Amino acid sequence: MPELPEVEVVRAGLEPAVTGAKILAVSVFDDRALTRHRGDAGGFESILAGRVIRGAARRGKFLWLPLEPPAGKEPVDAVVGHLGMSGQLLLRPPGAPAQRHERIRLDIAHPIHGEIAVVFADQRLFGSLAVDDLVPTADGEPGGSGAVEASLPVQVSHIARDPLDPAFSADAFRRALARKDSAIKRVLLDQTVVSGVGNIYADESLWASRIHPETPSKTLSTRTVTRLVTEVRHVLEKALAEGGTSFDAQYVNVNGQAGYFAHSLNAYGRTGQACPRCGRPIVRVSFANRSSHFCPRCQRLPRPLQAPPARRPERLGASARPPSAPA
DNA sequence: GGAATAACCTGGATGC
DNA sequence: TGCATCCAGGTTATTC
Repeated sequence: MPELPEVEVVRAGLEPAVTGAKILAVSVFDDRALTRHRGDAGGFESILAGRVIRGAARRGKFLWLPLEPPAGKEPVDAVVGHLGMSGQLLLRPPGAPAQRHERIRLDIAHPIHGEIAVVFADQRLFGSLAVDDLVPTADGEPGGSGAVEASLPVQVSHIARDPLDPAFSADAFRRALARKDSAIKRVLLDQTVVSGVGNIYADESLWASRIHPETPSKTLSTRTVTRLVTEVRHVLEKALAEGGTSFDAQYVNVNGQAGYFAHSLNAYGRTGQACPRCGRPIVRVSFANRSSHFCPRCQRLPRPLQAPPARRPERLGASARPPSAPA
């Protein structure tokens, strides 16, 4: 499922194909893919037709395509996309037959690459596209990866910077953790604290940092938080280098190819398998409406908190599988 | 105001 | 074989 590395792979794939391209036509096949758009499908289509795309930017799991303003000034709006759990943005030849679960198609003309179809397909409809206004960033830095201007869409403005963003502040992250009276896993998934980390990379980062997912974030020492930041970055960079995590066809790059990071997972989806570090079986517990995978030996709760075993004992078998078992 | 929880959604896997 | 149920999880609205 698309987290930061997967979205960055998509952004990097889109950037050369859409920058400078003119939108010739927009087709909305399912307006449920416009849940974040203020307005209807007809409005979405009419706003975009004839506009020129200025680039491709990303913050956390959101990506956006700033649009050239009619008067040639600073961009004031953008096409914003979120892939949700199963969304895909694909580059297809013009006139290509409809993709399965295709919801929206942008037909564009690039000055070098010619005509291309940008297809938004989404099986579960958690993702969406929208046209949104751009607002200045709070710190005056570029809005995110790939962004040139110090602006970002309104609906992305409440999202914190991600750990791979050059303007990410480890100190601000440390202060936020110290304020939160909540489990570190829950805080890592809070996009207003740090963006881009989802369930897979939260589990992997906590495993690498030897931190129990239910450790209260405000009890973590400065040294431990520094280690966590390092491991989060390392996990995200490694996943990015391997093209992201694909368990099945639910995440692919713009050319429809899967990533390989599923082969490098140490904790997520490895219930019952030996911890690569100590050999103890990885356990899975239900936590914060999600599944949490960790090593009970390497990742222990601080002493005062150690007590009852995992809330919901793991049922090996049906529920032990990840969405689709990694190969 | 902060934290926790439920709902949204689809399709594959599982159980009966 | 067919139907019902569970499960995956990012975001947001609602509740506590």
